[in-house]
Amino acid sequence: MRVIIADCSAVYSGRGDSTLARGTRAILIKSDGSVSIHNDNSNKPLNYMKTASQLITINGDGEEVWSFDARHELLQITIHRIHGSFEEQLLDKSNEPGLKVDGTEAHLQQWLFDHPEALGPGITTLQREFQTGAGAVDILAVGSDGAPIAVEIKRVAAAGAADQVRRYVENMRTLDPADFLHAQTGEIHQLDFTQTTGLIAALDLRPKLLDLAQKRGLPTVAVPAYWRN
Amino acid sequence: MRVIIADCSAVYSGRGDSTLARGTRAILIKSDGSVSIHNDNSNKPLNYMKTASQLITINGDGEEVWSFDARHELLQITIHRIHGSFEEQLLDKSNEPGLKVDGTEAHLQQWLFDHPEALGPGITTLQREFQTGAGAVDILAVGSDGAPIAVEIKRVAAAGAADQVRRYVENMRTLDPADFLHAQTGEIHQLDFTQTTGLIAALDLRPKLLDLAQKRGLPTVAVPAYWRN
DNA sequence: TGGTGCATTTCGCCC
DNA sequence: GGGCGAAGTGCACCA
Repeated sequence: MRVIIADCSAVYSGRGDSTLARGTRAILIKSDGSVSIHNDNSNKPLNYMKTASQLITINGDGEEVWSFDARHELLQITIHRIHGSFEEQLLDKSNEPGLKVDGTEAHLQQWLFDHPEALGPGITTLQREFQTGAGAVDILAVGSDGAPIAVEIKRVAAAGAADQVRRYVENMRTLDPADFLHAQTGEIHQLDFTQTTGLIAALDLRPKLLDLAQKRGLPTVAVPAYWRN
Repeated sequence: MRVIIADCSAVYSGRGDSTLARGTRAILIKSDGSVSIHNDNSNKPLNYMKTASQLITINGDGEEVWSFDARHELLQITIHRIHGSFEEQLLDKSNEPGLKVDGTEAHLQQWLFDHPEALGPGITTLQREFQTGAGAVDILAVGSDGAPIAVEIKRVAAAGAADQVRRYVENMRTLDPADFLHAQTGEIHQLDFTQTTGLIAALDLRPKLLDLAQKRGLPTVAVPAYWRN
């Protein structure tokens, strides 16, 4: 990775357009060809571009212009003055063990699948990522009455989650009845999809979601912060 | 900003949990207290934390442990070996002119408001960010028949956009009739909100959105890439 | 390779 | 300061 501290300005054109006025910043150029311009604030770069080819030219003022070119995108950095520059060998990609993350939605999904009692009394979980024509439902479950439940899981459930589960429920209600073998218990559940209802389980249920859920008669479950035990 | 090239490992605990195995990486510590660990690939850091206080301790192996502590979050970086370190003064926050971005959804919204013909024949735009009880509609318009239209604008319209506009339309249909003064023409539009329909305008209409829109009879408008002229 | 949806999302605007 | 929705979103998974 190369780090250049420079008084620079930048112009980007591609998915959008942006201009960055002159100032001293840190330019990171990684070995995969990605570039980013950082100021001294926050973790997000001001400008950036993924993998790109670099071309250096000289402008009318005798300054270097670094052009990073990728398909349909162009980032041009004008270098007014370089204050410092250094290159260091980092761990190469093939040896990077990567970041292991826990507590994601996928983990929460697995945990709720294994602890159906957390979703409500009498609920049995049948399948994760149940495919409907309108997208995959996080968990397909059945209530004590045997009716299918589309369970939407979120770490943070905003208004859109209520729309999402409604879309799945609407689609599932058009499905033909089906027998469903529960992998663990060996029981066969006869699913009448016309009776499908929805359920939202989340660590954080936002106010607008709760409002919408109430209006639509959509039950919600607040999973406690200490869910993983 | 301080840049440290070090053989390091890291543990994060907070909104989620993560572990980063040992390897040589670049650690960025900015003057606002934000930290990020970069490898030689992509612009996104492996680990990161916003503003935090730093504390240095020594572990059982005699290695430095840098702890970055913020409310409900902790990032601990174990430094196995430092290969390089340097500190450079960057443009301070008060002088940072910031990044000027063009071509955002807000710009597209303004442009469509000013060019209602791009939304369809006979459409008149009345107000931006029209507030409903279910959120703000990007543009309130009326069709040639005088019926209100909730226009949802996206740069990229995915399935959720169809849900969003449906939510707004449902809410608007419960509103009382109202007279609406058009600021430019001075005309008064008598709006019967029970007749509200939806419309999606986007630069990129994703397949699943088009599918949903078709099923729901929701019209879509593909704004050409050269919209700004 | 493109489509879909999550993210330790982050960030900015508005209330 | 919290709520809400966009982002030049990025990214990983899956078809």
